[in-house]
Amino acid sequence: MIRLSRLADYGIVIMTTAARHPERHHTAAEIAAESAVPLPMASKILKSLVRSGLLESQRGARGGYGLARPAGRISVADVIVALDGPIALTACIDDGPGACGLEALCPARANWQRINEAVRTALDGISVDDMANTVPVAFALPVRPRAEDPRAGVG
Amino acid sequence: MIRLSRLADYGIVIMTTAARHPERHHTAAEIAAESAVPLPMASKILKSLVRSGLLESQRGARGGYGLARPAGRISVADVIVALDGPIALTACIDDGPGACGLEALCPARANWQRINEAVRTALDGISVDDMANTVPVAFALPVRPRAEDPRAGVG
DNA sequence: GCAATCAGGACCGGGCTGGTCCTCTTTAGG
DNA sequence: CCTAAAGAGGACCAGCCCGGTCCTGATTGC
Repeated sequence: MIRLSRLADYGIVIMTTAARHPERHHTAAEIAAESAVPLPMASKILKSLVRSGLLESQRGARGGYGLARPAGRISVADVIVALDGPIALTACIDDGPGACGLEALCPARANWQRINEAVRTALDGISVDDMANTVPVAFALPVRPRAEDPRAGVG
Repeated sequence: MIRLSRLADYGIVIMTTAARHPERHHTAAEIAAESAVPLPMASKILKSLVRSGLLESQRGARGGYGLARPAGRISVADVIVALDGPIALTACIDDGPGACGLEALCPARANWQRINEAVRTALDGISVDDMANTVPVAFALPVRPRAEDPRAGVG
């Protein structure tokens, strides 16, 4: 189902949680409690997010976590990439040349690049801030179908 | 990495293979050979694709598979849905209400719906025919970033 | 110095995906 | 009719990756 890993899923929830309290210094325990993510898991994720520069941490007593930059400048894609690695639907894209074997004859490959790009763009167009604020109605879909698309509602 | 399942991946390759030979009656063995997908796997996938109406089959001696409708009218999303089930990045979307527990407090949920929609739209805007023909340069990306997006190249 | 936190791994169990195989049905053809 | 060629439909298995836990060490405030 093109499922997002649970890690990334939790990661987004955690980031949105943090985004609602822009003041620094929230301990892992606090964030875990508020986001309803089990503490050890949350802790693990928080550490990853720090390592990839989306969060900043304060060690030692009275330490905690906080956003490294404004929530509006952190995209959903950023979080996913931080926790799950590059956004690539197919192995032949992110594993680089030689991973597939079909490559030479596979006419689909070139197009997969665009599809990946499309998905990436979609996810990059939504910020953590957007997520935190349950944009109600006027939410602008970052994606538009091709106008000349011949298909009716197939799916 | 928002990885597509291998089933769906193979499925697309198989569909594009079939699309290049619109005449009916290609046996599973033929398709497998040409698409470089192991026969048992290909066979399994072909059966699934028939069941979901993307392919038609002829049983018995001299039987085989063929596209159920023109390749231009079968989207990549169709194939993915056929093999992997509904396109839903997060469990809280396709498992329906009650699957998550956070729902009530999770501000992200509403927005996930749109993100899913965005990805779905992107995948629905590309047909198997597009994939088969390695559209070279003028390929119209079915996705556009929001014009008012404040972010620079974060990812 | 002590206690509270974060950092960074090691480690493990279960579920799911990918893959194989077997048997049954259908159909063409001699 | 009988046989062979093909698809239909499942059962079944194994390896791997994900999700999850825990432990030990490094920092820092009090």
